[in-house]
Amino acid sequence: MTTFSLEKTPYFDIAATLECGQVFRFVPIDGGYRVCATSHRADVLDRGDHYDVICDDADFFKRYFDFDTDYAAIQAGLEDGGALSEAIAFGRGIHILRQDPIETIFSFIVSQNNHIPRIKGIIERICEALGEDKGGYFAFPTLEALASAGEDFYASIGAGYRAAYLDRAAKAMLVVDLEGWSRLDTPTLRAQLLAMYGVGRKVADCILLFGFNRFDVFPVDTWIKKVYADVYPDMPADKMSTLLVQKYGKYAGFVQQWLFYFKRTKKTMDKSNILS
DNA sequence: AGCCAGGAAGAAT
DNA sequence: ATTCTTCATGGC
Repeated sequence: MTTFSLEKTPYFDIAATLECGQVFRFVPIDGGYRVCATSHRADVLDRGDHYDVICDDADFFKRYFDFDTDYAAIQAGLEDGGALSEAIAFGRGIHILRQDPIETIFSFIVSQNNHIPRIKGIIERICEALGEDKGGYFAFPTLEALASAGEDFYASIGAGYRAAYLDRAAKAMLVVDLEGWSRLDTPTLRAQLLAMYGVGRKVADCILLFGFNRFDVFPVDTWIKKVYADVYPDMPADKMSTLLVQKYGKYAGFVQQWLFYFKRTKKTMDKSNILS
């Protein structure tokens, strides 16, 4: 076990970073959050002026939390004085995590047409059944374990109709050269992802954004459709995505994340905040 | 109780 | 090339 600290500024907030929908293997703990990623685990504790990260691999988590991106500069360049500025202000502390590609592929296949609480449960059960017991938590399973589990296993842990998608994706990824994939340009890499059974445009774009850190993407899901319902009425999701990438270019992925987090979180706040 | 969820595949048009 | 239907499951 080692401990390192993360700077606490308006441009990094652990709650916003974890709760914004990009990642599923985390739980709130007293004074912070417990996060699992691949075979590693970290406790991120709020110390007032900074965060302490207590973990098994400091180098892994220093990279994971992405302190190499200048979020302040990106946000400043995107301010529109309107709805986007409001969403940026709300999610100012979000960092786009540098997640493992395989874990991201599986997580977002699970995510399709599914609620976030249930997505978390399905991923957790996959780790418990197939992942290495690290003593207190389970690692995300190896590709070999995922590929030999079988479709019936994924159905048995409640994946529903996505069971076949997960089984076939695992077997397909066994023969993929991930290093080679990471060197492809975004449209070519998207085409590779779309060739997988169960991966459509939206899931592919989430994998590109969260697993390969490509920001020239704009995943369009049900919440983003609601955001743009009045601006682009009845527009198909794929077309909307392409349009928004053209609009926001290499920062499209950040914009998408701020808008998604704002729209999805504000709704729950409105429901619970009865007094106002 | 029913609606809906970070959609995608396959069929119909 | 576009729209329609179907697909399991459970949180709320």
